[in-house]
Amino acid sequence: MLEAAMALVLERGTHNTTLREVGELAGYSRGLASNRFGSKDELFAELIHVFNERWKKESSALVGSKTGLEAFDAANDSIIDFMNDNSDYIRAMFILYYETVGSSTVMRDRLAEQHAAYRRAIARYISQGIAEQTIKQTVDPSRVALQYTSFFFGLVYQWLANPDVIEFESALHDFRDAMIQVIGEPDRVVSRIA
Amino acid sequence: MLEAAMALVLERGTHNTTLREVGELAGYSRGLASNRFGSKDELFAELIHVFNERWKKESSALVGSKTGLEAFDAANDSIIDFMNDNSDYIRAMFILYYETVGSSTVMRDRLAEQHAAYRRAIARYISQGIAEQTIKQTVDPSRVALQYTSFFFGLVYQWLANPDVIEFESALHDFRDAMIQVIGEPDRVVSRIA
DNA sequence: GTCCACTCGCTTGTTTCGAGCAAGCTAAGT
DNA sequence: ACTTAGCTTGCTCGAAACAAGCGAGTGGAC
Repeated sequence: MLEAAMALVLERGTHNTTLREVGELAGYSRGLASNRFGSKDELFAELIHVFNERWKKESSALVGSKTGLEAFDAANDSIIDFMNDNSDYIRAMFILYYETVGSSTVMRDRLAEQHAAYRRAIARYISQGIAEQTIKQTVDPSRVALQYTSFFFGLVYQWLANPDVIEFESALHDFRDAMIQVIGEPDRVVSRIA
Repeated sequence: MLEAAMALVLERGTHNTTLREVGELAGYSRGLASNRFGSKDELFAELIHVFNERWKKESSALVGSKTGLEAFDAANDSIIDFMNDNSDYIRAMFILYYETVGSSTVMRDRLAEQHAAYRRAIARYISQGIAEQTIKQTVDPSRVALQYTSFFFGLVYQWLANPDVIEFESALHDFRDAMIQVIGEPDRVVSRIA
């Protein structure tokens, strides 16, 4: 059922996907999607939820017990891994993310919370990096987190609009390097990475 | 008419705005919006078009005949100015941008072209900066352009979802400074800016 | 073992509402 | 009087949402 919904979102976006199609593509009747999820919004909310769980799982698997800069790099790599293995998943997930940004307050608040959680995670890694002295003492974790998440969301957005032109992996690596150049503690970073 | 459409998009997003409401809010009949624009998609396309024109005008007014780093900074400032004066305008514009990313190929292609144009403009300023030796010779303009536009789009996206938390202006300045720290020619940049 | 009540997953009938089209109205210009 | 532009109204089609109901399977009472 959710698989069918995902396939249709990928093909036509949320707006042009009907609940009837979702049900019938999944091999059921026209009314099932309505009946199961109550409304179109809730179907998509459920989809987003499933994506988030899977994403979190993937990410924490690679980050493990790492902290600071190592954790940050691992999170970055987990994105790239997830992207290579499940490009469609990510694509659908972010189409949902972006297409709901203008919607009702309920939806927007959920989105805002997702964003905030993402920023918090990054800020935590940065704080740890500062404590571990791989990142400069003067750095403001929440600002860096905002920069990183902004870059990431914007990159995905442009990739959604034009997948052929945007080289996701190298762009992410480029940005990571540029960022570390600014916030990294010159002496320590090298020794950590090496 | 377009004013009414904008107001409704701001309030409910594209998805929950009906052509009937647009017409009636503008003081006309339920059918006028349909009649004028042919379809909902074309109404929004027209809105985006108007926004783009206004944006371009604002931007070129501040950039003027500047080039390189100066032009880049001017473009940056024009965004902030435009933002302060027309926050609603920008908001509606980007809701439209983001909500169409999953739509039909036609719409997506237009979006992709917008993004590409934006990247080209930035890359041009960077190239000029390299020629003027305010920016390091080793910098790849198109990569920097992708980083900048990604950051910008992602920042706007998070701001749309949660306007109270995201401090647009300072975030943009922060990022600008961090970027110049990486790509700027250390000696020249200072003399240029001062 | 049989029967009944209950539940769950699904379908089908129906209402409501929006998009889009077509036909027509009205008023202003010529 | 004729035309045209701008607007309205009537109508059709399709989608969402809801309600009612169907049927297979489960559990309990005797």
